[in-house]
Amino acid sequence: MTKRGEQMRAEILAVLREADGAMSAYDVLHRLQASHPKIAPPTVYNALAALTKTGRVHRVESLKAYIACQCDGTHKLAVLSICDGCGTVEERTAPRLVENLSGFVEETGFMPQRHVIEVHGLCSSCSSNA
Amino acid sequence: MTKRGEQMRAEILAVLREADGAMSAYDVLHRLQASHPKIAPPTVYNALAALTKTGRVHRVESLKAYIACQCDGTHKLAVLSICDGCGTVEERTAPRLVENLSGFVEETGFMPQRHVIEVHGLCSSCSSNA
DNA sequence: TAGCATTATGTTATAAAGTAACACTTCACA
DNA sequence: TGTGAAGTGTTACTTTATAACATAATGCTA
Repeated sequence: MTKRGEQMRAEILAVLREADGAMSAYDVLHRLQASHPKIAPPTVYNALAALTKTGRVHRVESLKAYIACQCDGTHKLAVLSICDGCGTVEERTAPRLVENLSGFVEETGFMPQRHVIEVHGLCSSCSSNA
Repeated sequence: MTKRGEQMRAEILAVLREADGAMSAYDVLHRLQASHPKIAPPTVYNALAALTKTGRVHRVESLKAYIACQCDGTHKLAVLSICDGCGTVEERTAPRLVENLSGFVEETGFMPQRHVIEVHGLCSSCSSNA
């Protein structure tokens, strides 16, 4: 956790926050290469891993992409709505839903640790424009 | 939908059914190369895409891997429990849960079309052996 | 505060996952 | 049987991700 590392993480977080939708790790990489020409993939992946671990970034599994956390902290209870029209990703917390899901998988003796809940479809503006 | 194509899909489905856990597309590819030395990635990906479309196979997004459908037909309502210990993936249907999830995202005007619900953790035997 | 162990970070090189673009088959129907 | 639409396979390539090692920062001990 050196200054250098934290700075990189902050920059990546800023890039993700400015983005409209989710960005692939390589989108982030190319964006950063404008200011840091010599940056390499593992630097980005390391930073994304650290940011993900602390909940500041989420990986959108079904898009192989990343977004800045929009809910700040309660990231374990997040539901992602992914618009296949415009690519925006909305994050909302749903404690009750996640509880129900945990209860459901626990019925078979399973011990839940991490939830991936992603819904693909069309956001309100894309579905009304269709 | 020629005989050749259907045969390939059947073979891949059989390979996935024999597997203990999920297999990556390349696991499947290497497995098939034993009997079909000249097979290439797109053949596998094409077949997996067709099998996925008809619900006979699911992609496990958070593992970048594939499993044979264990529930047969009602695949749109599936919840996957993924054991990070032994790698097994259990599929169960949860219509109520998916309904609640749909209702939740619809609150913001979102039109859900595809649900990805994956829970990582430890299966009963791995958590008791821990 | 010098020396060293420990851990985090960065780099090179490469592996794994996925797909575009085009060629080839197959089948339906004239 | 010829023709074209649809599906399938192949070559070549892009995108995504990581192993393995080199380097740098931090903190502990004396």
